[in-house]
Parts: sequence; C-alpha cells; structure tokens
Amino acid sequence: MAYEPRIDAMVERFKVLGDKTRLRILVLLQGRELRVCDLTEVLSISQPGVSQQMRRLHKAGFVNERRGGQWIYYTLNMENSLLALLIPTLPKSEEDEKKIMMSKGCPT
Amino acid sequence: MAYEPRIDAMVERFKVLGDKTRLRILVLLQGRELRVCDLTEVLSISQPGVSQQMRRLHKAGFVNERRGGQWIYYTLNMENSLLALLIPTLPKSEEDEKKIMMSKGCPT
DNA sequence: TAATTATATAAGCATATTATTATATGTTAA
DNA sequence: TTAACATATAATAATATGCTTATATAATTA
Repeated sequence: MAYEPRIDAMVERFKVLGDKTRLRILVLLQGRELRVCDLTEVLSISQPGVSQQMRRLHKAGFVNERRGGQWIYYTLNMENSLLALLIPTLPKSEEDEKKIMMSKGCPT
Repeated sequence: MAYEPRIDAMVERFKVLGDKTRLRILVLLQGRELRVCDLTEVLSISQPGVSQQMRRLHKAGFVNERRGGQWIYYTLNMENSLLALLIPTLPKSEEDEKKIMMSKGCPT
C-alpha cells in the first residue's frame, strides 16, 4: 500500500490512544463487555461524551460493537495487532475496577 | 508505582506518537543520527518547529541527544521499550528517505 | 400506540496543539 | 572579541480536541 494513507492511519491510531478517557475505557474493557451506560458512571462524563469516544475507538478498530436489545455492547478487538501489542503494557486502575464492579449501572 | 502518574505518562507517550511530523522524524532516525538542521529541510518546517518537536520526543524518552561541536545529534532511544515495540510497525517513506540522502543539509 | 430507556448526532465552547516569527543562548573560528 | 552558524525559548495565531447541552433515532414494554 502507498505510504501516505498508512502513516496517516498510524497517526490516527496513536491520537486515539493519546487520551486518558479512551485509555481508561480500553483498560476497563479487558475481560468484560461494557455498554455506554456502564461507562458514564465510572468516567463521570455525559452519555454523549462516552458515545463519541466509543465511536472513535470503533473507527480506529480498537473495539467491536454488537447490539443486544436496546443496548450496544462493546468489547476489545484483540485481532487489532497494535492493540494486542499494547494492551499488556497499560496500567490498571483499582479505582476504576471498583467503580465498575460496584455500579448498578444500567439495569440488566 | 501509583496509577495516576503511570497512566498519565502513557497518555503523554501516545500523544507524542500521535503526530505526523514526529512519526516521520522517528522513522527517519532509524539507522542514523540527525541534527535539527538536517530535518528542517526534509520536513519543510521552521528550525524552531523542529527544535520543539525534538524536545518533545526527548522528554518522552524516545530520542537521545548528544552535543557534537555546534550541533546536537539525535538518535533513537531503543532502550525505550514502547519505542522498541512500535518502531518495527511504522511504515517508511521512500520520499523522506530520498530527501534525507539528497540533502546537502547543514555542512559537516 | 405511547411512554420509557439507550444510544447517536449536532452545535457550541473552553482548552490544547502545532506551527509561525522574533529573539536569546551556545559553539566555532577569523 | 566579533562574526557566523546551530539550536533554544517566548509569544502568538490558526486549528484540533473533548467535553457540554439539545435533540434525534432505535428498541422495549405498558
């Protein structure tokens, strides 16, 4: 493939990773699937805020989404080789883990 | 180490990688050392522009610098594990390679 | 069907980012 | 010491980013 689109894609991927909110989301997604409504609580940002971040993560190929009833479930896309490479290097937050466990979130 | 400073450092590293100019610099630094004046020509940005990017790359631990006379020589810091992991995944630009070879740059 | 809940999109604002120009610092050599 | 060249820092302007609120779309359930 030509150079320009490839380097631009790399830049975009790193831009997506270069944001605290999005990194926190990726870390939280390890080992579980989450919905937008689960994340609003943990991250303390608005629903549209989370929704926009998920769209960005999805567009970059870092997360898969599937609709399940009225929810959309997001999971890590471990087939993404960059993500597979980097995920093990990301620090986990006990704080965020606690919050996600405690949260009654959106009802099941 | 505590979580916050670690995740913040990761975010900063990815931010540094999430810029086309800086990625081009890292790719060009593979296998050679370069000075600011070498890069201004290839990148077509001003000397202070390059200087600022190099400072950012250095602060993030991606490049080493050493003074040699009136110049400062930059090299990749392959001891940086994130960089070591990612460098092989970056596409090279024949265009940029040509330019760096051709360039009379700053005299030796 | 109408009401409720989840998510997406649009517009707007505050802040961050990347370049520029102007100027200062540091090194070499006449 | 002075002139010439390389690099660094400061101030600034244009653009990008990440959130917000308001509103639209989609699925569920009374």
